[in-house]
Amino acid sequence: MLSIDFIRKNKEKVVQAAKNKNREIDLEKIINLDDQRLDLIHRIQNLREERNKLAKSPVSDESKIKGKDIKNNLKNLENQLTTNNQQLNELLSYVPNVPLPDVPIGKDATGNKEIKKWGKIPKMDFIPKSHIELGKSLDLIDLERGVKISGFRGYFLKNQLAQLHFALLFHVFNKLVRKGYTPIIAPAVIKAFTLSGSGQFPWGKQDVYRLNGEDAYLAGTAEQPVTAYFSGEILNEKDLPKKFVAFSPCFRKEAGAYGKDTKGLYRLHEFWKVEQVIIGKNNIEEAKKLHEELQKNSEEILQDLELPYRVLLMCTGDMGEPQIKKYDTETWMPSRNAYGETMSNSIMGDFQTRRLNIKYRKPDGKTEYCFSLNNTALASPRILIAVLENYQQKDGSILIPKILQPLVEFKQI
RNA sequence: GGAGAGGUGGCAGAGUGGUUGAAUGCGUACGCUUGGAGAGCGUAUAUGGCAGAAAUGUCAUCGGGGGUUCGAAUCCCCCCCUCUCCGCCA
Repeated sequence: MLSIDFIRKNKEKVVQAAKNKNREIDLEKIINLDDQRLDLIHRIQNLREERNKLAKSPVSDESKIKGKDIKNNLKNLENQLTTNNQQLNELLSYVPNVPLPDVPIGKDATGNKEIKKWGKIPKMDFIPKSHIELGKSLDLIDLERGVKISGFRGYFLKNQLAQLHFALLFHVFNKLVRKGYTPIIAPAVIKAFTLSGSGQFPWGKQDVYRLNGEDAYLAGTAEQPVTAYFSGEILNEKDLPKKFVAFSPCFRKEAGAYGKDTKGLYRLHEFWKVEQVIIGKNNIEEAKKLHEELQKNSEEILQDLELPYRVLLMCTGDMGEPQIKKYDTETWMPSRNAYGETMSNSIMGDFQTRRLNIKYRKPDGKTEYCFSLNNTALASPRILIAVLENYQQKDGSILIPKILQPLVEFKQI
């Protein structure tokens, strides 16, 4: 959410940003509604002032009649204001955040800029198998029974791969704890306000599982519960930034992606993620530094695993509504003969914290909305695609990344 | 799931219709005091909106929503949450 104040002062920027993000907003309607809102507020405030004065003065028949009159007028105006606010907030909730100047403008994924490549793509003197084939031949992945039990995109991880999955998550979780991030296990059953707060709603409603018609939804990422962790609170500046390494299961309907990535472990309804979340000061320079720190952490994780990757600076058309800058990190996946997204690193500015009402107090006593950032540390099973396929050997076996060998207690599958 | 108790400022805790945006205590900040610290004394200390350059003024908020009333933290209705006991249970 952008503040109406910011929108009024930066009309062109806001309109242009929405356009660059392929979104439509009706700015004129928003301004009109806000004008009406201010007018209503003034009239209501004056009436209430009158009422309060009347209530403090001696009671008489005359004052009672006048009081009744004020009450009726107020009720009418207050109803108008409620309606007005609802309409305005609805429209405001659809206004996307404004990207930073260094973000490339582009319509879609083709506008993204590759800014870094790391690692050597393994040369194989045999025809590499996909993780699906490897999973089947080594009895590591059971997609058939997964679908039988869970439905479309269902899966079982088995045997050594199940262990590897845990080892990866554990390694990454501990790595970030060592870097000073606060470890946190987040709830996956969350309320709607956390989803509106993170910016998942109103845009991505179709991608979220709702439980039984209740105010209970399955989180698509720990970003949602963890960013909302401090909602409604005022933090102390000296305690910022708050850095979390969060673990949670993640659930996504993947509606609208029916034809995409239907095979294997790439796009799933249910997976697990270690996520980095930062709540920091309202300062763009500091946020950029933290953004780079998050990026470095994720790259280190891939370097630990010796997996080749590249980093993209996402263009306006391929970034989410709340984001002002985003890097995607893609890991090499031989079966795709391409890099596949494994991490996504974003600055949101105060877009989420305004929706969630997360502030901090500065030394001068004033309060300000925090900034929020997040980046994937590790998402599994997707990362397993890269591990299995890049580490496969001619004889059909799979080596285990050195750093994980002590955890799984074997060196090869 | 059943029964009971309760939700007031950073915390504790008064307050059952108007002088209460809220006593008192603790905490916190600043000042005085001190060789220094503590104690003591004094002052300040919720959030948000609107108007204003500011000082300031004003409005709203005592879990949330609705109602009664000229006037609601206080009365009525609905909802939510917390705690205790019982039941069930990984």
